[in-house]
Amino acid sequence: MLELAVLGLLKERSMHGYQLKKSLSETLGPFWQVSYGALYPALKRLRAQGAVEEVFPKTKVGRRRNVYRLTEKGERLFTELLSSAGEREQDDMGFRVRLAFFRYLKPETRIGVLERRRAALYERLAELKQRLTARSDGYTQSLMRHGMDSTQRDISWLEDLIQAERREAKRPRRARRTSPAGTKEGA
Amino acid sequence: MLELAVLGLLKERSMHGYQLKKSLSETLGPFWQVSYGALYPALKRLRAQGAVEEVFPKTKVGRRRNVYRLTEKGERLFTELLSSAGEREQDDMGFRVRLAFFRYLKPETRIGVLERRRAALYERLAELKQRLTARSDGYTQSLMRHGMDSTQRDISWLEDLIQAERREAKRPRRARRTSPAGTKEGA
DNA sequence: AATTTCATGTAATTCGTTACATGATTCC
DNA sequence: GGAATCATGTAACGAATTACATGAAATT
Repeated sequence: MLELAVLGLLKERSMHGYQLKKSLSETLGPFWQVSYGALYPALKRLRAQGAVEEVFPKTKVGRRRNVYRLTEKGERLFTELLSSAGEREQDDMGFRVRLAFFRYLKPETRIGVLERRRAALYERLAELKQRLTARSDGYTQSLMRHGMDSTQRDISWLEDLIQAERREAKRPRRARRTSPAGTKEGA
Repeated sequence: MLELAVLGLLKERSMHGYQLKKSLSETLGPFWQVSYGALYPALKRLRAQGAVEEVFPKTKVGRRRNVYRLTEKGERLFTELLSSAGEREQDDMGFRVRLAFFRYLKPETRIGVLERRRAALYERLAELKQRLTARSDGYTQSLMRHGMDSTQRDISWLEDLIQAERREAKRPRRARRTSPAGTKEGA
């Protein structure tokens, strides 16, 4: 998961660890805060795998920094992680992270991911419905009811995303205008 | 967290590990699935702490089972975990687990827990609002918007719970009728 | 008799956190 | 010159997962 996020950010532009942590919390907001104790070892692992490589600055300037760039291999790993991510579709955080880098996926693949996620949420909904009828106290009941509400809303949201994706897929695809992307703030 | 849940279930009735796992998924539904590799060591730890103790059946019958009962010490530990739980109020799962055992808390304490949770969600909301205005692509924007929606709904739900708690606190408290509790299915 | 379900556990591995350690650079 | 912040890393620890290992009782 962390590796996916790191690769995704590096795809946009090369960065060093400290910067990655900032970008990470900017992109994922309150959903996910990473610590350096997780980040630096992850970078190390990725470098060992050959998914990222160090960039050496021509002019040694300012602070010490280890800037990393995504390699070819890293690109492949990224796409693989992004489209499947181990099929753990019940993982809420995992889905959010993947969505944050969705623009890098092929539209057809996107729809697949969204539909699998939707299926997982339907399962959850059924499970919650069961628990609701089971004997339980008022708090647990409220928990399940609220859980059902939330899940239903998540599903509706997904439906919207899927619909948007389908429209996008059908439309003759000139100049893909999904987002302003990362051209701002040059390294 | 696991320990809290185990203690909470054992408070209702003594059980063995296998049974605990079932009760756990019945109580928390799809929110939390525990594995034996987590459960058995947890029971071991709790026994070592003296929070639970083994119950020896008078008549050795049927399968081999290690049935555990909550001790005095376990009761205290449970209440402590339940009311504070490390003040990690951003932990969604943690809050759900605590709510599942809310009936064991004193009403005044309940309100405190709910209000701290609400405060944490307001923080999250503010954070999400920031991320929304920040430069980001359509998917991330959608993620943040949906996150705000969900968080706002969680807050409303909490408000309801708090209101209900306040009403309950005010009312002259005869025969507390919160739930049918655990008298069913005698061991 | 064979299979399923009940039941308990351990070992290897993964993945993360907190706390610590270190030092350079920039800002005041 | 001193404080803040930038920047990188390691070590100890914690908590969970998966896979493995084992075996008894119940079901078919």
